[in-house]
Amino acid sequence: MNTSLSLHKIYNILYASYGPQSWWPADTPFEVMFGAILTQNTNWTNVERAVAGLRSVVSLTPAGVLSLPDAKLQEAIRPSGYFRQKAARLQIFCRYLLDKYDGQIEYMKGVPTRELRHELLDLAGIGPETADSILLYACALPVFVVDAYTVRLFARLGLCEDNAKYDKVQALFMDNLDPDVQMFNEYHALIVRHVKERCRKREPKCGDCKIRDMCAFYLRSQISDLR
DNA sequence: GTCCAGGGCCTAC
DNA sequence: GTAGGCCATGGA
Repeated sequence: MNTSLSLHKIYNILYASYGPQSWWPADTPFEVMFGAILTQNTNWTNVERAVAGLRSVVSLTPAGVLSLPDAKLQEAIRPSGYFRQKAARLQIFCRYLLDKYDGQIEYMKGVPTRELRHELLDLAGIGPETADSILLYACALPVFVVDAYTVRLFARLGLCEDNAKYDKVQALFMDNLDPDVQMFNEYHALIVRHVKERCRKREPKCGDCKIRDMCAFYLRSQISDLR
């Protein structure tokens, strides 16, 4: 089968179905970065509460976050869950931004993407998805973001294993698509939109369930003629 | 009451 | 190298 053609076709179907998603939902690159940490394994609604809580006590900048005592920071982001861990992760990340780049995102973008990604992954609490979300949505670098939704959908489409590793799934996209920041941005957001609305975690047993149809059978039927 | 959410880290085997 | 436990809140 032609993987590249299938990936393009799926993107076109999702885009035609949902339209542009205008991600990341944040006002500034710093807010994107903080949100990327706060959203780890957490419902986005709770992340919004945490961001609002943080904004209510301090400016959403590295210096602002670091100006808060531990307890105040934890309390501000409490609704996002894992608040002790995430407070520490935010502090480590903000300290890195200030020490290494003087808090200037433009300076970060001068570093080769691969090198920058390794730097982020070396920080405690920044794994591949969080790092790539920061690179794509805050730094506008052409890095494809993979998450649990991506694996759920593309495993059901037969394009990856259901227990596929992060780097392997990312390579599926980056080896078969042009490095287009805007398209990578929309593609990931569209996957999240589609899976949230259509793909339950546990697939229904019945073969004619509409949710399952939209999740896998429908998309599969749309691309079958291309394989 | 149970499941789930835009992960990551640590430990045990 | 990988399965399992842990971190925590809030909505469906």
